[in-house]
Amino acid sequence: MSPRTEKQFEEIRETRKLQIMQAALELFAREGYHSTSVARIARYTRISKGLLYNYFTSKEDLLDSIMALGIQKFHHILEEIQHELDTPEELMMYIHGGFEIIRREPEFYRLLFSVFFQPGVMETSQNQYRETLDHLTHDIALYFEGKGDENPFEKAMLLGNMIDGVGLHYFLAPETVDLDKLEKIIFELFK
Amino acid sequence: MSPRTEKQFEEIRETRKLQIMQAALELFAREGYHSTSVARIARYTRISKGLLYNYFTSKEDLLDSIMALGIQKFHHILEEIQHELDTPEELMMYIHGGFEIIRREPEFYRLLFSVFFQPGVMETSQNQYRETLDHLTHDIALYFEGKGDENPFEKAMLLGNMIDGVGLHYFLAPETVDLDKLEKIIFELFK
Amino acid sequence: MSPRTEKQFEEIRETRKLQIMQAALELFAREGYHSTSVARIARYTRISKGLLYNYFTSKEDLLDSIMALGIQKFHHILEEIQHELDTPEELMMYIHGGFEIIRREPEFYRLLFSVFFQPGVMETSQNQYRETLDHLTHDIALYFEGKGDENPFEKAMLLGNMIDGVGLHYFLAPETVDLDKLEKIIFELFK
Amino acid sequence: MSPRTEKQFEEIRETRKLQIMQAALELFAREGYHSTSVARIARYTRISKGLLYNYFTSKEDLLDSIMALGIQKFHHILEEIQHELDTPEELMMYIHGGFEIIRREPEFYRLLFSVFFQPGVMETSQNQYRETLDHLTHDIALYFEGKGDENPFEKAMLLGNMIDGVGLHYFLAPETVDLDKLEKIIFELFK
DNA sequence: TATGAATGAGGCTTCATTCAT
DNA sequence: CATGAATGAAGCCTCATTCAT
Repeated sequence: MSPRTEKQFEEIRETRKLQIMQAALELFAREGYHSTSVARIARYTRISKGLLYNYFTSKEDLLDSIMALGIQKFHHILEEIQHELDTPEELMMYIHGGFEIIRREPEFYRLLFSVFFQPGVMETSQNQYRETLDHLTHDIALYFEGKGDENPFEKAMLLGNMIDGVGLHYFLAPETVDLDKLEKIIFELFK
Repeated sequence: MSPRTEKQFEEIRETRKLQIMQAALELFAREGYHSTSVARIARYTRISKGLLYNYFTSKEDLLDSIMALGIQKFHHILEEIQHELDTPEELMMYIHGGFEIIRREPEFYRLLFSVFFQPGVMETSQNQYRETLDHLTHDIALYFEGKGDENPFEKAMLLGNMIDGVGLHYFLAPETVDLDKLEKIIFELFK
Repeated sequence: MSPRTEKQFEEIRETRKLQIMQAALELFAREGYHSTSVARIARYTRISKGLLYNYFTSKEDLLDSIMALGIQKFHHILEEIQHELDTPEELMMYIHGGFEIIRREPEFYRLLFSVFFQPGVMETSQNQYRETLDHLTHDIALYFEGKGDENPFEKAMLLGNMIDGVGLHYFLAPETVDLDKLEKIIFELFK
Repeated sequence: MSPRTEKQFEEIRETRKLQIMQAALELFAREGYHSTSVARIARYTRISKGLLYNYFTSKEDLLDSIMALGIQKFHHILEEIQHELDTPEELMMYIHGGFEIIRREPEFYRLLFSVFFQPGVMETSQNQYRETLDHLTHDIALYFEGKGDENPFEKAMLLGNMIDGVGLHYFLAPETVDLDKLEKIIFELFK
């Protein structure tokens, strides 16, 4: 029973933090940010309110942290498929990436939308997200330009918009949306 | 001096009701439903909090009323373009209808999204809206079927999703979105 | 169509006033004083709130008026049976009087109790009622004194208390109380 | 320094809960349920409004808790005198029990009456209390039956009614009521 | 580190009363 | 005489946050 090293403590902290964020994400997505009380999150995580404030300075800080982490994951998914974007096959990978986010992190995605429509909250995260998207749009625009498309930038935007639109409807009524099929059709539409 | 007639009362009520709804729509869209207090709405309308409850039984009733009115307007716009959907030109009219809603009732549209991501609120209006959309999607699917498309229903859904996606980004950053241009490109994509 | 005389107006006013009081008594008794809004009373009487305030200066004034009228009726019933109180038959009349109040004006009686337990309200009426009761008790005490009872005053009080006790339970659960039978038994107990 | 144990928390909770209930009982009895605001209770207990809701889910829950506790005490008093009810001496004990409640828990008793005349409030507690009373009445009826009384049930009811009647007047004007004396006279009347 | 009692500002709602018409 | 729109104070309740232990 040697005393725990600093590093071990740090790890415990990190784990706790993630636990809380995961619980909060679930609740925020399911019940909405404003309708989820800090007490509820603490209870759901089986810790005390006090302890929660040990990890996050405020409810909004908790939200920010969740969003930041979500955007990180978002980046990871994009990086997995990051390489030249010249051939239709590579475009397909991009589209697939977008759908993967919907598939893998539905709660985060839902929260993202919900938060984007609550102005005043979370402007930092919003900007981060938008920046990421802008880069992506730019890359895709280059692809369309290479193909000789007349409006490459608008095409790229529309592709992004469409994926978001699909995500939006997917979260409102998942049972009516066949992601795999839509993914293919979108590719046919834009390739 | 002489007492007000029933009709006068009716007019006062109607005017006030619309005033309140307009103010609330603006605030809800701008700041979010939960972040907008009844006190704020009353102040913004320059009436007392009490009076608001003379017209709406609760804050949620106010939201419902706004949504119901919005959906009505939505119907009106659709009816304006209601006719056979056989030729590409007619499809263009439909797409134009979708964009018109974004253009003419941006606040309502924004509130619609925001409310759709606030679970627990407003399930009635959500269903009303979804029904309207389902009809529309069905009509458009028939068009694609007529054209011999392999996945007419999915195509129709995607068209709807895309317009919503455009709307979504339009409300997040209007200055970066050229609605007219996008409208045309979408038409080219789907015609 | 001669113009109405002052007296006619007075009568109309009086009728209206009684209408309102009757409605309010009913509602107060059924739902409680605090739980009955002025708006409700007005609606129930089919007049406007404004008009109600034309007849009563406040909600409490309305309550006072009701109580005063009730106490008047109370007096009338007592006067009907007012005469010497020497023989058991005459005592029986007194007891009967008490029960008649319960039978004829149940709502008033119920309101009376309810109001007596809301201190701070209606002290005037309370005092009026208590005075009336004191007189009554005194008269009855004389009867018991004449019979040579050792504690005539206490006996008189107890008789009064018992009738109130019966009334109290009668209003809580009328179906379990057989007023006629109890009346007779009480008489046997005290004669 | 060291965190509080579960037991300490439990004690704090229990103490506070009773404090609040005691304060509320006093105020409810003195001023009436509706006329006593939650703010007033909190101020009187020297705690914040918020804390009160840490212990009771609503104002009505607070009332319910008070009534439940009162009825418990009521039971205790009855249990103290619980034994066969055959001889007049034993009847006397019962009557004494009734008076003890008036003497020991005057506020609860007063609140009980006041609440019984506030329709819509507290129907659960009312039923609990009524059940208790019904049992009691039944026991006493058996006594009168044993004595060969013609109307044993009515006699028992009247005895109960009378005690309530005394209680009622006692709370309206305590200084005019000599409980000890009345207790004896009632016994003479019913033995 | 961990607890949950405690606070207080602010939210939604009701309602007696006034007043222009 | 009659109406009901309008007010504003007050009521109940929630909840993010702090703090003693």
